[in-house]
Amino acid sequence: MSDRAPLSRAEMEVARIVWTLREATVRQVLDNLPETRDINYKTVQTFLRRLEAKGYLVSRREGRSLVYTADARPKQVIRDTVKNFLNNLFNGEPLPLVEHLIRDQGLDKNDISQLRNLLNEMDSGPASKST
Amino acid sequence: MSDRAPLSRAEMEVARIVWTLREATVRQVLDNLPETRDINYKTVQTFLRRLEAKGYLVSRREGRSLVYTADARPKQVIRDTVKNFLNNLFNGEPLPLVEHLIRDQGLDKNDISQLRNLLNEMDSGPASKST
DNA sequence: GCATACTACGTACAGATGTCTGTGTTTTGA
DNA sequence: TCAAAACACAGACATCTGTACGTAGTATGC
Repeated sequence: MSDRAPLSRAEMEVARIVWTLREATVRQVLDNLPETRDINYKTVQTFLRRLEAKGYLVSRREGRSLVYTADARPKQVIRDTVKNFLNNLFNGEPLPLVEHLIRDQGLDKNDISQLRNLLNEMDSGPASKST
Repeated sequence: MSDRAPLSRAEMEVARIVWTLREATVRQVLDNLPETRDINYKTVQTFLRRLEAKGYLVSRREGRSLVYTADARPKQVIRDTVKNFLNNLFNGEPLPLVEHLIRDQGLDKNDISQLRNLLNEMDSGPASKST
């Protein structure tokens, strides 16, 4: 569990775009936001700056632009975020959340069969977990 | 999806205690917080007041105390909260979160077999989803 | 060669959040 | 019977968050 300040909702949105693109300028992030997300260039800039300040991204100069890349490992950030959420809402227990997702959150027949496959895979596979 | 202002982390913590106890005074909430949670009576009071203002709880007078009970349906609140989280982190798709939970978030063998049972149950059961 | 566009960087600012203080009233135990 | 304890109710306040503006430098189109 890292000691970085947690990501806010909007910061997470921006960070995820950078992770997906592997690296991105302010403009590239802006261009990769959903159409429906009406947001200013300056605002994105602020989020990227804050993400760097919090230690999630680093920037390098390229020409007159800044290019941002991940500093913290996305996978780990997601894991921490999920764990946090789990603590807040489900006493830290993953199974009840899984149950909730299956019962109440729109998993369809197809998802369920995929899930079953995953479970089988877990049985045969290594199935070790790191922390 | 309700139009109530969303619950903050600390508000959720308090609301969940009220839900669990079915009804609670400020002091009861305080007493039911984890030992490790060092927090002031007045602070809890503030959260309960805000929860009422946001429409999640109602209070009634009982003697000189206020007793808080749920106003919004806890189940629905949880559902909305999870849905929100899903949007932020997993593009709104529940399956990837389930996968993440299974792979990376400490589901053990026992959980997995329980899960398998649940899946079977879903097949035979009604398995419709409401909104 | 200059107006227009794009960028960085610092700053601003309102609303949400976590935390608690202040004041006044009621209850209670010595 | 009177101080201490428990409450309610209102307000305070620093920090975080979402959003953006202003200034100034660099590039580009015509």
